[in-house]
Order: sequence, then C-alpha cells, then structure tokens
Amino acid sequence: MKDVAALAGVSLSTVSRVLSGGAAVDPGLAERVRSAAALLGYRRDHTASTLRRADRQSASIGLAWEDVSNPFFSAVQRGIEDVAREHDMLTFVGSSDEQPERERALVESFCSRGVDGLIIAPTTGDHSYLQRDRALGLAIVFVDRPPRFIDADSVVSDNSGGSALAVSHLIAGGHRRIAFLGDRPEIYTAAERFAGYRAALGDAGIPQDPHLIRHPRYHAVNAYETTVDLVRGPEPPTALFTSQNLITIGALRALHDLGLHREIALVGFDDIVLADTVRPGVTVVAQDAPALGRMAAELLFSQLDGHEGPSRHVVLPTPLIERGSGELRPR
Amino acid sequence: MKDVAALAGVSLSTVSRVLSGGAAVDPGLAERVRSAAALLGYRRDHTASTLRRADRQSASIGLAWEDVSNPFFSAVQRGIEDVAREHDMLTFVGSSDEQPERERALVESFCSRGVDGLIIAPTTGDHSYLQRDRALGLAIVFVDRPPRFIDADSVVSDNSGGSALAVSHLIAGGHRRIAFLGDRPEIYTAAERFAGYRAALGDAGIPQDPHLIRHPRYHAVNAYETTVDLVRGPEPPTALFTSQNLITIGALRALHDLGLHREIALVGFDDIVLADTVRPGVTVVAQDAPALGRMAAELLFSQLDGHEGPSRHVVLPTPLIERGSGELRPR
DNA sequence: CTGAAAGCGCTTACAG
DNA sequence: CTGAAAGCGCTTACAG
Repeated sequence: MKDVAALAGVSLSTVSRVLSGGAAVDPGLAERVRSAAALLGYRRDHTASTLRRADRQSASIGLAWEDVSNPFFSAVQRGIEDVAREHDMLTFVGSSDEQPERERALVESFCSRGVDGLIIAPTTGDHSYLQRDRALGLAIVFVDRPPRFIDADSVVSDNSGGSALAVSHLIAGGHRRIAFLGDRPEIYTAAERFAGYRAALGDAGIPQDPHLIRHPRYHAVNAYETTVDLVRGPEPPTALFTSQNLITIGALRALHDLGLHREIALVGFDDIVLADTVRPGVTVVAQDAPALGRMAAELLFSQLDGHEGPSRHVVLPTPLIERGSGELRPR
Repeated sequence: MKDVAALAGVSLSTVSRVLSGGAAVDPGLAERVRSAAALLGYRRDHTASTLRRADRQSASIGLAWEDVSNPFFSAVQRGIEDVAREHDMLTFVGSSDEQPERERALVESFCSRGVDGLIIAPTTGDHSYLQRDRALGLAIVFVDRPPRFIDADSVVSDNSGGSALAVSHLIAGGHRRIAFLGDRPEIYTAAERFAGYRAALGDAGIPQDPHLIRHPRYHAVNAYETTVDLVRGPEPPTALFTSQNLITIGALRALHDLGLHREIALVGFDDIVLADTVRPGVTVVAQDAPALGRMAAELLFSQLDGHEGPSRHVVLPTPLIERGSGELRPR
C-alpha cells in the first residue's frame, strides 16, 4: 500500500479510503490511486485490515463436520458456500471424526484465526466451552444435531418424524416384524430415529422385539453382518428400517448377496446414490442436505447482522420417497 | 496479551516469548505467564502474530475445487486434511463451478487472507495469473488436472492409461463395438480418457466409429438420454465405456430401465457407491482420491519446507476392478 | 534472561 | 476532501 501511495503521490490514508470505498475522495485522486494499484498488481492484506478495522470482521467462518468426505456433510457445505459467497465470506473446514477433543481443537484454531462465525455438526459431548466466545460476539449455529449445555441456533432434520413415517409406511404395508438398524444411541440423530421407530410401533400397538433392534456402528460392513445375522435368526424380520446411509448400503449389499432383496422390505433414512437403479429401488426418507446448509448459513448471517432474541431451532421435513423396496409385502 | 502481562507482572515481550515457546525464559516467570494466560482464558491472535512474524506464515492453505459437494473432491480434501493436520494447518475451501473467473476470485480471496499455499483443481483456462504469487513464494500444487501456462507441481490419475486398460479389457472380452461416453473434450481429464479409448482401439486394430463416440455434458440425466439413443440406434454398441462417475450412473440407470444391463457390457471410470450391489456389479477403473489429496499435500508442504528444483508431476495408477458388468460377452 | 521500542499492513479519529 | 499520527495484537532486534 505504501508503494501505491508513493506511485499515486498521495498519503496512505487516501489509498485506504479509495480502496475500501467508503469515504468521499476526490474523483481525480481516486482514479490515480486505482490505476497505481492496478499497475503494481496491489492486493489488500485482508487480515491486516481486519486487525485495525472497527468492526473486526474477518469475513470468514469455520465449519466443523464429523467428516468432510461424508457426502451428507459436503452437500451441507455446498449449501453454506452458496449463501456465504453472496456475503463475500470464505469458509474454513475441518473434520472432528466424532471426537470432542478434535472438535474443540478445530474450533480453537478457527477462533485464533479470527473467524466471525462457526457452523458445527456437534460431536456428542459438552459444548458449554463455546459460551465464552458466544458472549464475546461469535456467531454460532449447530447443524444436523443440537448441542448440549449451550443455547444456540440450530437446524436439524425431522429425525423422529421421518423415522416414524418410514416405519408407519412399512406397517401400513402389512409388516409387523420390522427390524431397526441404527447408529449408537448416544448420538442424537440415532436416538431420535430410534424414538421415531418406537413411536410408530407404539401407535400401531406392535410390541417391540429386542432381537430386532440392533446398533451396528456406523460402517457399512458392520451393517452387512448385522443384517445377515438378523435374517438368519430364528424369527427373522419381514422388513428393515436402516436409519443411516452407510447402514442402508451395508444392509442392501447383504440382502442382495443373500438373494433376499425381493423378499425383505427395506426403508432407509437418507437418500443414496443409485437408490433408483438397484432393483427394487430403495425407498427412503430423505434429508435435504443443501437446504440444511443454506438455512444454517442464513441463521448465522442474521446473527452477524445483529439478530438478538431467543435461539431459533429449525426442523426441516424429511419426505418419504417410494421406490419399491419399502412397498414389498410380507410373505 | 496485555492483560496476561499485567496479571503476571511481566512485559509483553516475555509473554510473547513464553507463549510462542522459542526463546529462553526463566522457568518461574514462564510458569507465572502460563497460569495467568490460563486464568484469563487467553487465546493468541494468530493473524496478528502472522503479520509481525519473520516467516509470515499463516498456517492456512486454500483449496479450490470444481464443486465441494462432488464426492471425488471431498475425498481428495479429506486426504489433504489428514496431512495438513499434522502440520497444524487449516484449510479454506471453495467451489469454482468450472468457471475460470470464479476460480480466480476464490484464489484472490485466499491470497488476500494470506494463505501459505494453494491446492487447485484447475478449471480449463489460463493459469499464468498465478505466476506472480508463485514467484513471491506462494506454494501451489495442482490436482486432478494439470494447469495451463504455468509450470508447477501436479498430481493426477493415469487417465489415459486407466481408460486404455478399461477399453482393452472390453476388447479382450470379445467386444468391437464399444461406445465412448465422456465429458466435453476441452476438459483435460475428458480428453485424456478419450485418448486412452482411441489408443486401445488402435492397438487392437479396431476402427473408430463416430456414431459410438458421444460427449454428453457432465450430468447423469444427459448420459441417460445418450445411452438410450445409442442402444436404440441402427448398429448399437455391445459395450459402453463411461468415462466419469456421473455419466456411469446415468448410463447404468438407462441400461437397467431398458432391461439391457445383462446384455450390454459397461466399464466406468471412477468408482461409485453401490457399484458392487447392483447386478451385475459395475466394473470400473478406480481413482484413489484420498491418495491424490495426500500426495498433493505432501508436495505442497515440501515446497513450504524449501524444496527447490524442477516441478514434479505425479501420476497415480488407476487399477481395474472387475465386478461383472465389464465381463459380459457380446451377443 | 528481560524490557522498552519499533514496526508488520492496515484503518480511523483528529486537525486542517 | 486530505494527511500526519496513533494504534489493532502481536514479534523481534536492540540494549541492558
């Protein structure tokens, strides 16, 4: 900037005023400054600007996902980016791998680089450590799951409602032996989906059978084995409700390998690629990941625009998409 | 930091020395500083530190993808993150949507926030605009595609070799009418894969048939229509080589809908979810996206560690994964 | 080993 | 409208 000022023959103040565009400057001088800047290929140091500016905004936000390579989160991220771009905001992104310490380290890194806001898919754990930064003006929105021990804006899918919808759909198709395959119940989404399953059974007066309730961890391979175990058991289910995308994939592989994909009904939570190409097509209740992201970003920017008042908790619907696997009748 | 110094009863210099950990400080003083910092919940402002430090490193890098929500890029990103974490580096990420202006705006934003390095999946276009920053010490690595008009490190998959492998595999299975479905040939990867297709045909002495060469744009729905058009034509292919994941998905849907998935062979470039669940399983040549990311990150950090010398161009292999669809014989 | 002072690249009251 | 000066939160020669 010094060089630009020297070349244009004006003071640093004037260069700053021209380049930041706010204050009134003589058009002739402004033009001289602009052409000097262009000639030198000058680029403003945004971080130095942030340091001195009154608003102290860095125009960057931090995203903490469970795993950036999970297509669900990358779709959420894309929704956020589309909104952030309109605000000229850049995004830092990192993975917590579901480890609270790692999430916290990530948040620390984001904050020490002066982000204006945080969008977090919270790990299971205590989030009160964010209270302090929040009180100091940091904007925070939680997505996919609500946090614990902190009151803040959140955007989640209707996990229990969507799950109840899925299970009720199977019940309406005549099923009574419906297995539940879900992530560990400590995880909020897993617990909510399990609750939806139980609610739907309860509404229909169907007792829960502990043998049909399984919690394979996350990975598709475990879901595969769990499915094999279930269908080979003494009283196998006539339908499966697989409450997470990787679990759906594992279960689907197992049913196909065993040749049972036309015998045992399946409804999954979360849409998956090729769900409509497999035969029968995979019936799912679908989350709208980009919409979750857009909504989270809008809440965040409204906080940055000065929104006060009680926390907002948005729940997005999860419609049922019928493709065949969920419409198979019990034998 | 002022507050920490006051509470510990030392100068700012001493606090800085203790917290940055380099210089020798009296252990007693150091302890006083550390407990004062802990008491106040002090967090160092990393950007201010960057501004003044001799090395001027911000410990952040920028990633410019075509689309952050494309699972291929999010897998590359994860590979980068794993390496970056070891170096305590944070990553900015954004999408260019294959638009050169958008990529450039993204790079500008990254640079004005002082990133130490850039990993770019380049859009088709001129990248000489990066020369200047590169000369000024910015580390740059290109991934997935090489850049044009700039010499820099790059990491790509063996697009032509993998494609030739795929097509030779079909030829070895007895096919001679093999259709090519690829992205627009202006895109580097598309051109390379097309070259591999032609090379394999040439090696086998099979003439190219223009009717069998199609360039549906990117989206799965176009690939669907192209496939329908191909197989309903007067001299339909007996095999398809679909040279991109979304194209593979579109073609697969079309074959399944038309009931031709056991008649017409298919090999895709890039692995896809459920490829082993569809019947027949989808034969592909697979890229190792996390490995591309890790390698790109390692090249980047070696530049930051002072690597000099000619640019390095890494080509990662793309093995063939046989699952059934590529092993169907011509009727 | 420690502190006072200068300065990184900017912005912003404050005079003029 | 313009410039000289102070200062954002840090680090780093420079004396002591």
